[in-house]
Amino acid sequence: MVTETMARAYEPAEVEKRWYATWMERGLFRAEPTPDRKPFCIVLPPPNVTGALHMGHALDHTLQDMLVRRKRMQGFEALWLPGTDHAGIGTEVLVRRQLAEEGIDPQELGREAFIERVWAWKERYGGRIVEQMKRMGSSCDWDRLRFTMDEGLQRAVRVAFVGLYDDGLIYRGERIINWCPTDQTALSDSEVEHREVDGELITFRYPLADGSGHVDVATTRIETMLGDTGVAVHPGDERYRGLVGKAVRHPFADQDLPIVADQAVDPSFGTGAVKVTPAHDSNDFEIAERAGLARRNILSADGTISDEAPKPFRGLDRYEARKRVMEALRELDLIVAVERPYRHAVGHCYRCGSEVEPWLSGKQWFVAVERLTGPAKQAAIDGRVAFFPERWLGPYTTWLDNLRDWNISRQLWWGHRVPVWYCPNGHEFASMEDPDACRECGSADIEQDPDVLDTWFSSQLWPFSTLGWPDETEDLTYFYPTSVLVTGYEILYLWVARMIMSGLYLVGDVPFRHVLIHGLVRDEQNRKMSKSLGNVIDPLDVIERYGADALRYSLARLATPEQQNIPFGMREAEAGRNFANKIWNAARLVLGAAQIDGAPVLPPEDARSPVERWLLSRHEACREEVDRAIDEYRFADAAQALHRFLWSEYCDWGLEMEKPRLYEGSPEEREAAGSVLAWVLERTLRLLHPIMPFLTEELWQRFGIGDSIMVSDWPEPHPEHRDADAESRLGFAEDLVTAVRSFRSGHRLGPGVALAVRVRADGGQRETLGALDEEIRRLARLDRLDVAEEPGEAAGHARLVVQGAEVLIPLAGVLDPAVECDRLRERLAGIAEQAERSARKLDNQGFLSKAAPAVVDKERAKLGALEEERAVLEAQLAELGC
RNA sequence: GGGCGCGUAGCUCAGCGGGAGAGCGCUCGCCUCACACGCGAGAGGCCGUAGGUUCAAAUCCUGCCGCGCCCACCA
Repeated sequence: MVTETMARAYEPAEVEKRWYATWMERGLFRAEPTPDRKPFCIVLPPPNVTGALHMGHALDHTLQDMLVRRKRMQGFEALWLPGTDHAGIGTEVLVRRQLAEEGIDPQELGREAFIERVWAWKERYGGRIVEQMKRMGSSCDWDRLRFTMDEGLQRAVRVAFVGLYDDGLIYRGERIINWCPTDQTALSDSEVEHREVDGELITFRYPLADGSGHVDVATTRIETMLGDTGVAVHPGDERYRGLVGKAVRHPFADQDLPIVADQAVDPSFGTGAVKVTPAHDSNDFEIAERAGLARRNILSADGTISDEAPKPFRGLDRYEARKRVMEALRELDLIVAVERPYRHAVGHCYRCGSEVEPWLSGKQWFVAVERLTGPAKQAAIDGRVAFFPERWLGPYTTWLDNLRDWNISRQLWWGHRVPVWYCPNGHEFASMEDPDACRECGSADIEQDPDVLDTWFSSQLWPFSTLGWPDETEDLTYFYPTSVLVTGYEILYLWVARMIMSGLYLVGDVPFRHVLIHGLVRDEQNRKMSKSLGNVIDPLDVIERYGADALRYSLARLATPEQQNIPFGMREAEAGRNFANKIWNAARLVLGAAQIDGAPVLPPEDARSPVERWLLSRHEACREEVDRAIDEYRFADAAQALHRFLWSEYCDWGLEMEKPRLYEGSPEEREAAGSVLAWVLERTLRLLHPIMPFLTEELWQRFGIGDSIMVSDWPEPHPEHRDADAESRLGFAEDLVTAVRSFRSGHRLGPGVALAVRVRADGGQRETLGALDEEIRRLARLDRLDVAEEPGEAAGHARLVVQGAEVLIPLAGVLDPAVECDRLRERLAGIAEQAERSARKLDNQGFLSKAAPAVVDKERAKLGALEEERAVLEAQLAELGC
């Protein structure tokens, strides 16, 4: 029999390798449009090609695979479409760093050679994360693996760009953008992280040009005063009424700065006068536009002071300039006040963490968003896209409402190049194909825009570009809109919102029906996992130590919907490993004891023991809960339901109570017990498969039912198995066993000490005890279990009350009366407290008249039971005389 | 400055109107014929705080305190 080969402990490594290879070979991950089946589709949020798998991915994969595997079993044509992202800045920076180590200057290397280097890098390291994702057990259709820079996506990007350009939704403009001096590129607003820092607010003085006085202004970036071209006040501000139209004198430049009036100035802040630095502040830029002030760009791309600034400061690093400007102003006695520390938010690059400069960088490309945000908002309000948890809807719509035009040009080499060409005659045009000549004048002397597009410009097309868009492919028609997008909240705006906008505009429908937003994986102490903290857990380490199923189970178990943090430690994975082993051993028992030959068939109802009926009932309850939980994306509840059922119910009570029938019963009893245990186990394996695919496949194979549990049917409902009678009988048996065990433990009686028990019980209970005599005696370790309608002689016995039944255990010399007295007194104290509370409630007229009758009845019954137990225990206490 | 989430057992979290729960950790006893990656029994909680609604509040409402997050062009 197969079970002879089953090891004492589950060993995941070999099983995982073998089954993943088999699934791939058999093409079980593949999905194709199939008209008579309903589609289910998830696109994988593409990780950075050169990245490595981290716990965040592990969580993503666990949840997505759970959804896909279940839908596949439910008969959907389930497609999980994987891919990777070229991650513009991130990858470019890596390759530049590598070149620097080799002493190569990218400029000398040239653009084309550089890009070749990146592709080489991608070929070399790009596949690694895919191999790592496979270790998770993810059932992606790898034949469809896509890359945001592959040919199809290149075309999708071109079509999207040209379409938006022709519709006037993409334009080129000059305005303040976010500039990262380290990566030397522009960033979109979403790529800037605002962090609170302790800076200083410096108030300094501009003397009036005519010498008649002065104006005080404040700033946190004193070096920007080098680029000031004016001073602004609120038009209604009395204090400055006479000054508008005059000018102040710049202390370091031979220049007068006009004083202008502008609504944007808040007269209640600081002195009410604002220095205007048009090239380094978007607000000031607009004021300058309105007032016709000059722009002076005092910063170079690398963050040093440019030649437009007064001479003494040129070439200085921006932080050095900050100090020097401060010193210079102080020498001139122009510093009025310094507030320090001054806490305020400063933008940082989301890639490298450098402080971002608002900067006038020359012309940049923008997506005009006003025609895109409305439909995207409406789709979410209508529920065409639904967020889980729903509370993300609010932040999403607010974000859309406040969205400004999206800067999509990046001064990088790695990425989708802006498909716009210029000719010497001043013509500009966007083109799907690389053109040979100017579309307007035919000049062959054309040049392509040097910039590349924001990585997120291609990412936003992901749900449809991967399905063949812009072509109306069968895939697109069948799988689009996709079913659910699973991701962390950190890219809700960066990515999710943009997919919705572009999907609606370009394809005409939402990209996905559901957006499932989960928390971020943290360490055990709920800290962010980071290399500098040294608390990073590598999913591959977890897989090697405990197995992929253990990792998946532990993540699923932790993934509660409302949480924004998911604290993970090796302990969690260890618990998963233990669970896997528990199931392995339960299967070892069942497969060894039952005659397994194909799909288990349940015995007729009248051949089922109370334990078997109870097991079927509990199993059905578990199935219901798992279904409901996964449908509502409550992964933790699904995992917990399976754990509770398998461990506490199936193993601890079910298997233990079935052993007498299974091992010592008549052939019919053995057959019935084996069949029920096998039937329930086999179905539970299927319910568990989405969470723990490898273990369940390995065990399920031993039933010899079909090719793979992956493509077996999802367990169908059996509401007729719910059995209140069996549940109440087993509830009584469990309570009785537990009471005796507890008594034994309290008296320090080892398992070897024989106990004989007499129970006075009502009719139903007597029937249960009769039917489960052997089972109860086995679990409670009793040699005798006598059952009677009348208590008989109670003297000399310890008394336990279990659901109204009186349990008598002879004290005869074995037991320490002092211990018994302690036990009784403790219990009586508990009873007294509960009874008092209960009596008080029942004395309350309001309770009796207003509470639901069922609640009142329940309270009465409770009090009655407590009083009965009290009487029994008090009698024993009196008898013992303590 | 706006918005959101969270404060329940030592830790991480479920519960969200009528008997305080789980996993891990801890204590005690067990190598009981699937499993010591195990079995059994326990200890441990004025459910952040003050008020309100209700016959009844961990659960609903309000204030406060404490954490955390997101958004924001107040110099």
